[in-house]
Amino acid sequence: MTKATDEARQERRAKILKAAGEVFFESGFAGACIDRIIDRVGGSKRTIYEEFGSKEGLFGELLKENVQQTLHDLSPGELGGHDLRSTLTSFGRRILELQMSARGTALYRVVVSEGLRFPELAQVFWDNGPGLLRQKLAEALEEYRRRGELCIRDPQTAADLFLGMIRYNQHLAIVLGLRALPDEAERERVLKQVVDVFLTGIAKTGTGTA
Amino acid sequence: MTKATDEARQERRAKILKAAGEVFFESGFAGACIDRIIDRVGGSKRTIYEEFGSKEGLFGELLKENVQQTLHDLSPGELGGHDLRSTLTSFGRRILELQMSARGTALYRVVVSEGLRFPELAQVFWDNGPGLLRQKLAEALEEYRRRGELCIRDPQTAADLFLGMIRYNQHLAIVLGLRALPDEAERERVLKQVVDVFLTGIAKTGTGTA
DNA sequence: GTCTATATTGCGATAGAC
DNA sequence: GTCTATCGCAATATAGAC
Repeated sequence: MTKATDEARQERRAKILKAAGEVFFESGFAGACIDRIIDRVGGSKRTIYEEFGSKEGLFGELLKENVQQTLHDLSPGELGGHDLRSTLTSFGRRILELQMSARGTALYRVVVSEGLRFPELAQVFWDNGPGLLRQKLAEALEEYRRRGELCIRDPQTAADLFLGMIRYNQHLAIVLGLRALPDEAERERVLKQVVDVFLTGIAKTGTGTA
Repeated sequence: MTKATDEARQERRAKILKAAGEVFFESGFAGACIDRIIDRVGGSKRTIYEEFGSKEGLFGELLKENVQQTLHDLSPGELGGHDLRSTLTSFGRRILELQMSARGTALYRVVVSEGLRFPELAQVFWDNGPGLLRQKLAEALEEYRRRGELCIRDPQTAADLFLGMIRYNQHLAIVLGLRALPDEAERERVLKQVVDVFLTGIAKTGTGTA
């Protein structure tokens, strides 16, 4: 395959995946249909089957790309470079931004919807997303504990509680379409509350806290 | 309509809804099919259309009944009858039990999946479920605050954080089918942690806490 | 039973890269 | 000119609402 044609093919592929994203994320796997994707992107259905093999194949590729792309943004990075408060704050901020974005909520909906039917995708999503964050945060907390900057019993559960608070109860209302996404001011307000509660309730730092 | 026929009709209706629940909860709205419901319950498709009008109608009735029935179990009851710790504990316990049950997670999946397509159902679910709990808990916290047993800034956000921790991060793993439901011991362990964190981190009770 | 929607395939035509 | 990806369109088959 030559360079130019390969480039065109990648472009075509990207366009198809973009349109597929709109349709699948809006209607779910069973509710989506190839024709509606073709309506948006133009061209021939045949191309989709050449490239992706089947509806399932297309859906799978779509989710993999989306998970990787979306979650790349919140790779845990260098957790633990600074003091605990600022680490938790910047970590929590990135999670909130992504989780409370249109893309994040759409991805959440579709993964929850189809997770049981596509177990490998659920696993990929978890391993690169919530599961990874959970693990990295627990490790970071463990590190702070080792350094004596944090008195804590169970870093893993502490991480779970932090992540639970970050998601807080409004996430569901947003996912259900019952309220709008929070603006930056609201996110920052919640973020501060969560960090405060974590620092006074879970962590008992050696220095004066909260 | 005579009493006997009406009774039989209700019975038939209940059987249909039960079978519909199994199919819809397993496959989602678009993925479910009326024939598979008939396979389970027997009889004629005609009956379903007489009683529920359409696939959407059946789905709507199913969700309404399920939400009401499921969430009736965790009506907030008399929040605030006792001291704050025991109130939070029994409240949290009921939420955990339901949320981490097979029925609770199945309902969660399907409501998240179809919430955007059926906004009234999402609203019914929210108003009788998470939204109601959120409101009742906030009111209860406000009451404790008025009585001087609790020093707190914003009861609503405090309630959100409590509910967020209760759901904690493992709820998603369960919903995705990546881990089993927690047994009673694990639920109690998490419950205690959550209440502890809430009491030391959010609430600063007048009496000795935690 | 009827009728529509939809996944999937077949195949000749076309346009552009080499 | 040849090759190849894509296209356009038709055809098949199955499922599923009603």
